[in-house]
Amino acid sequence: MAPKQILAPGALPGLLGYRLRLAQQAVFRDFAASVHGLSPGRVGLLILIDANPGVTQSRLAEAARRDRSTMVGVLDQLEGRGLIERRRGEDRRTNGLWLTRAGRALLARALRAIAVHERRIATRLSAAERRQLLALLGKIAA
Amino acid sequence: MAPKQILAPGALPGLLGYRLRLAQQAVFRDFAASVHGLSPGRVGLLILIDANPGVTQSRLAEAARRDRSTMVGVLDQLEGRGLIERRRGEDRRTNGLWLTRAGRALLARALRAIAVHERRIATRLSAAERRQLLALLGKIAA
DNA sequence: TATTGTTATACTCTATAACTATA
DNA sequence: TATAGTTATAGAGTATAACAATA
Repeated sequence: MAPKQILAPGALPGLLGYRLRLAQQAVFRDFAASVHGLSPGRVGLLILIDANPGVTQSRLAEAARRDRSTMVGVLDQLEGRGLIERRRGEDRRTNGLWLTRAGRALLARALRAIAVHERRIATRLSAAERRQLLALLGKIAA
Repeated sequence: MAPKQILAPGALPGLLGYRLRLAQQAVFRDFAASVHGLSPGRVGLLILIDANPGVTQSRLAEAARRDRSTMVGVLDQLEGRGLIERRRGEDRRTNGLWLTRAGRALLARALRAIAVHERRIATRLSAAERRQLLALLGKIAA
């Protein structure tokens, strides 16, 4: 058997965009497994609903930068798992969204798992470096 | 019409993982439009092939962290656009990959567009901050 | 007329399993 | 037996267009 080729890295490593993607992939690689099958996006929705009880589907979609049609299936899933509840709004075109008791419990567990996860990431950073990184990322993303 | 709800941000903003994703999305938002319909992933492949002429599909897949079956369709597209060429290897199970003349030309244009893009991102960072950010990201991702 | 939630549909990117030809 | 490329298939995650109910 011939030895495996060794690849030259090319022009990628110096690019900010590329390195951001690498870091993001590394961070999220084991995320789902650690929070009971909830993807980062799903947990983000639970956090938003928790912080905004009664939020409508459209407003939630806007906050998460998704089309409102995209939210329908996602919310169907979360509702099917008993994590959220839709209640028809005063404006009867709308559904208000709330976490169920089970949803709040799972979110609490997920947040603890995320905290562990963050600590695992930040193992290679000092507290000062972590703050610095957050500040620099804040300058790039709005 | 009732005023739109204002959403509380929830627990997300302090999380490294979340901020990485935000920054990455911001960086790549207008990427595709700026490089003639090539996604970041596609350009990455062209860069790797350019730096490793004759690389096999499986080795490329490994370098890009994709399954080799995933590469087939992607390479079909790039070949269909006349950007790359497959040549049967000495080991006749393998295909070696090369950029075509058109592929090299498009890559050159893409790299110029990316440079502009990087400068646009880095507008809000000093040169020192950019170096710092790359260094910090390097500590997170392998 | 405009908005909300919904459906039908489609596209991108990804993976797994099984096939073939070669080694 | 093992590997490289391929195919069939499926699953996330996303979007656009059109529809009914409601404002």
